[in-house]
Amino acid sequence: MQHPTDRHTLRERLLESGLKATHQRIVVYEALMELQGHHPMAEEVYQHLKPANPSISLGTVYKTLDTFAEANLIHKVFSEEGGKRFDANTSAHSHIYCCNTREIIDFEDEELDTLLQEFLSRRNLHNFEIKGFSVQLTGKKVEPEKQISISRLLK
Amino acid sequence: MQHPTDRHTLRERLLESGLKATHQRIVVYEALMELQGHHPMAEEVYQHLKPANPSISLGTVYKTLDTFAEANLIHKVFSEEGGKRFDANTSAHSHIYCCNTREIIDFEDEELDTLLQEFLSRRNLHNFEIKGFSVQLTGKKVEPEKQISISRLLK
DNA sequence: TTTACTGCAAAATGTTTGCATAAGG
DNA sequence: CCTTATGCAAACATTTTGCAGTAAA
Repeated sequence: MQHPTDRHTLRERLLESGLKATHQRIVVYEALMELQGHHPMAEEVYQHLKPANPSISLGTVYKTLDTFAEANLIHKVFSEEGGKRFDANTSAHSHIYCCNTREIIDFEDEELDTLLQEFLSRRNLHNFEIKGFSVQLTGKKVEPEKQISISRLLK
Repeated sequence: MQHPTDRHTLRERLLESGLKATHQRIVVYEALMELQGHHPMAEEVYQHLKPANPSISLGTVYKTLDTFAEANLIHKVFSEEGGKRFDANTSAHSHIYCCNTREIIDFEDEELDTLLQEFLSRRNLHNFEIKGFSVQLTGKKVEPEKQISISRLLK
């Protein structure tokens, strides 16, 4: 399921989910896409879209992010830090948490996904219906540069 | 590394970590052990130990939990919910998050640990020194009972 | 025209801080 | 004794709530 990249498609996606396609929702979603890989909290989304949309309120951003996560249009991100973070990338992927810089870095690896898929089908849990999984790696960047690409993380 | 279960051993463990073995630290740690599997936040730890220790302040519980996590005596738990949760169980294990009840349930599985260990040694990351890993499963309990044992989760 | 959504401001929740006092090594 | 930790209260940060007004279907 590819996520919408233009307003028309996004409108349709919202309506499919039974949500009204308001201007606020459009720009919150767009901000999330522009912040891909940042796993932002509500405040960061708000700061990002405020210059172009000064009339939108922070409360609406909070509500919109909850609504989107509820509708599975975005995902909540697991965090050690105690804030609510969100991710427009809803495809199966894992995260590396850098305990120095406190960044959450995407870690996309097909082999890992397959490995876990197979493990979960083998070790079938009853009493529990698994909706998704994600591996949380914790560690430290060896070279603490500010910007680091995912591909450079892989050997 | 077995975690301390008596006050004498715990005292030693604290001193080894360069921490003073205060009464407050002892009882915070004991509360965490008694709350094993609950992945409590500071407030829950405080409520648990307050009846027997009415003079301890919530602020001290916050500071103590941070100090313990810093010293690796306990671990921070990854959460979708946005609070800081802690775990006295520092052995490698994973968690299942129930998006109905919002519980975080321990999932201990040697095969899974081995699988991931092997994957991580194979897929050696440069630029990153991995300190630990944990699989976050997300799902729903099929039978939403209040108490559920880990063994009953396994087929 | 009906229902769902927004903005605002207040309240609730969760966490950190600063500093005088107390306790551990 | 000297250092580190505690208790308290205030500040801060984050998130939720209620409701009157607004906009989407």
